[in-house]
Amino acid sequence: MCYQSRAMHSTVRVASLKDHVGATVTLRGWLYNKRASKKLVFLELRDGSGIVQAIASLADIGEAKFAEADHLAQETSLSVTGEVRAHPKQPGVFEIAVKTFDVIGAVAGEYPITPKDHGTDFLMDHRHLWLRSKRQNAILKVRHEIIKAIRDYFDGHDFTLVDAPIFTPNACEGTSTLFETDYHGDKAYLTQSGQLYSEAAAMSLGKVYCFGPTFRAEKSKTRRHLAEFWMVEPEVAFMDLEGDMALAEDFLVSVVGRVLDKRREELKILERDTSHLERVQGPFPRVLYEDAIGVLQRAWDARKAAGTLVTQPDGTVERRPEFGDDFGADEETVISSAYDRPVIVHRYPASLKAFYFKRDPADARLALGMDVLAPEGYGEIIGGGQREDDLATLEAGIAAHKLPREAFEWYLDLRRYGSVPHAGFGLGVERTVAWTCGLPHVRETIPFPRMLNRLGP
RNA sequence: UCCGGCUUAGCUCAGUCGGUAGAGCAGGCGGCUGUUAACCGCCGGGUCGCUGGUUCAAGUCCAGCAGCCGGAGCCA
Repeated sequence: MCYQSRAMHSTVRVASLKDHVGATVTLRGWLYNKRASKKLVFLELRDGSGIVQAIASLADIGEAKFAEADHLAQETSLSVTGEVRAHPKQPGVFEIAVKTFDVIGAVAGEYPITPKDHGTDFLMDHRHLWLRSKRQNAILKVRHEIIKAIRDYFDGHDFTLVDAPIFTPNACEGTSTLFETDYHGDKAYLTQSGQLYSEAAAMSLGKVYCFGPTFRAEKSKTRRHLAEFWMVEPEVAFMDLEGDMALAEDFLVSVVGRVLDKRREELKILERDTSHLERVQGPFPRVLYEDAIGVLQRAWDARKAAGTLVTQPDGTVERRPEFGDDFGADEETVISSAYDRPVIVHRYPASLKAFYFKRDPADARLALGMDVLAPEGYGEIIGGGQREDDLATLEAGIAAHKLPREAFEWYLDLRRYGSVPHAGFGLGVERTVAWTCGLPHVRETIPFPRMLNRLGP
């Protein structure tokens, strides 16, 4: 599509320059960087699709235009017209020999973000401008590709998208701290999960997913936490835990494969070692929770023998892991680092899981839950399992968790009227983007992160 | 909430033994036909987070507070 007005030349984007070699074209974008000598100015122009070097020569554009080019400030928006030609030194790279240019929007004062280093807090304060950088541009594109791959996967496997509400009348699982809002005089909470609603929808459509923002008010300050994050939650009627794990595996292989297929260039900008991603192929190892505890116990035993157990400031020594313990970030890393691809841990103690998990018929201590742990220490990116489909057991679970029964009556209706076995999971988009891009922190994976100490910009 | 670290120019940082403030980048001016976070020269730029204390003297030592970062817990 062409948005041009007066120019006689076709207006193109940087990414398509290879199709216009020898032609005179017009590009519109922002000045990313500039290098100048007495008779040449090198203007690096970015337009979202890429960055191109435009060479303004004194001999070609005249003294007045040359002086103007020489004084252009970083991030000035420009329309540049010139001839497309091959870069004399870099094969496969194209540049523009400037014939003329016009300033669209000048820069008032100094642009805060220079080509040199900045600290994270400063950059986050200028997140609205930071998004223009090469690196953030690449992350946004990978995020987009992941979201599109997620939708394409489910849409291509007969799932129906069913949006869950953001305002909820109760704390769904009764575990997390939720954001409370005033809802016309009543208390309402921002959703922490669309799962219960997905279960209702699955009883209508069979295979559904919801995809939207979720909110957690916990005062978590780690590289894996956001107050607002996006989650996709498929839910499938007549599916059991084994089917759930198979779905999660096939789905993850598909999503990672798509990024490798479509976003090589962006992963290269991010300096991601893609060999880690190439190994994301089925089957993923499946590890029983109890066996994972065994692995942690052996690691503890080895550290004890080596005398490297951690002593807390209050004098207590690191305890030997045992059945019933949940996994922290360190434990997840120990388990996942034993494998070169995502690992599925399943059949957790029921005491660690929410009320809606189905008990393992073979072992009443266990819940039919599973987590997918990403490699390289990225931790849990998927959590899910088979849901309790028996009315009486679910009622007992709600009572045992001391949850307000009346708030779940609609949910219990799903078990009263033609209950079926069903299962699903939730995938955290930002953790998946962080892992795929090899980022140290989830804060760069979302355009405008909301964290414990950040609500703006 | 708990533990640890950091806070000096617009930005990123250095600042020794306590002795009165430095560099690079950014900005301005100048130089250079092919530069790649270009380079070279010159110029302007400071409430050393805040409050208090020790001292003849505090960016530097001590205490409290604030902000930020990392981790724990909880989770995706």
